[in-house]
Amino acid sequence: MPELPEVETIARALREGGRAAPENEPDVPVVGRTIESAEVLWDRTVAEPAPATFRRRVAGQHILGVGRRGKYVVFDLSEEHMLVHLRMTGDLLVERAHTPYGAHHRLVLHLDGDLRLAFNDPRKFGRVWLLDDPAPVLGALGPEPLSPSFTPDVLHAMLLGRRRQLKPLLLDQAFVAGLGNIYADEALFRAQLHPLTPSNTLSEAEADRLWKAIRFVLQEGIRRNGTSIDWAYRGGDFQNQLQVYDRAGRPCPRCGAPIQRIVVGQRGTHLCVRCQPSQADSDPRAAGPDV
DNA sequence: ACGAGCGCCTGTCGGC
DNA sequence: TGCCGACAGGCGCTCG
Repeated sequence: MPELPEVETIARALREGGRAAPENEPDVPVVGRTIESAEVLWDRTVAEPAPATFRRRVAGQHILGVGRRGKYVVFDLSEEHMLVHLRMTGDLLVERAHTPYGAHHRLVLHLDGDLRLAFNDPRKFGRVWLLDDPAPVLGALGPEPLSPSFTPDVLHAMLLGRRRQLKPLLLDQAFVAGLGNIYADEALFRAQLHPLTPSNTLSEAEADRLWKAIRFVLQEGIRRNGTSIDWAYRGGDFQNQLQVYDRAGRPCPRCGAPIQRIVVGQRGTHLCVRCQPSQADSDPRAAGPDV
């Protein structure tokens, strides 16, 4: 489910309230509340420490703030930090006490004021850490793409320093933090770059287009509260702005050619082969043996 | 350094 | 209708 815009939307709602939610869910922030106790319903959800230790240590801590780094939700607690990675299907829900648990609740934090913070995750890929120092987990992440220090020149230098296909490189969280399959495809389309283009071949102008495209899709995704597809994530609106993702066979909004679906690095990848020509297409000398 | 393959899980959808 | 495979917003691991 969640990429940077969805995680940002969730973190803001937990911090400030205001996330669109079903009527029976309270629209209140969790910042300022106290964690009275914790229930671990699927042991592997808690990556660190052991579940029993997690329950004991988290109880009694106050929630001082909620932020985001890459695709992690970062809770600043009174004694340490709690990190949540939602992976494919995770979600964080504020609920009233005494309401029934969802079928996929994996971790429930009981808060003061008759509230709960529930981690719901059908596919059980999501993970939660309770750490004194979050650096061992967050330190491996690349730069925040929306930070002022992430400039077109910085991106160009980063691209030239690697020899990787653009799509897998954009999905590599150690390269840049927060892009996932949807926003990577949308960014490459808007930059008119083929997903298999070797990163070290990009011109300054191409890197500049990619930078603008990444910033645009992420900012627009946040502005529209994320992308809601299927049952997983709710309240977002960016799905109506998608140009290529999950649109195989439909006309390219730019040129009308049918959108193609290929597989790159085991991920479904959507592109317009006319608007995003590969090197082989633009340079006949690279098209293979000319027999 | 890079890419491919697989595992982790559950749910949905399309084809037969 | 039921079954079966393909697929899904992510990422860590091993292996060449």
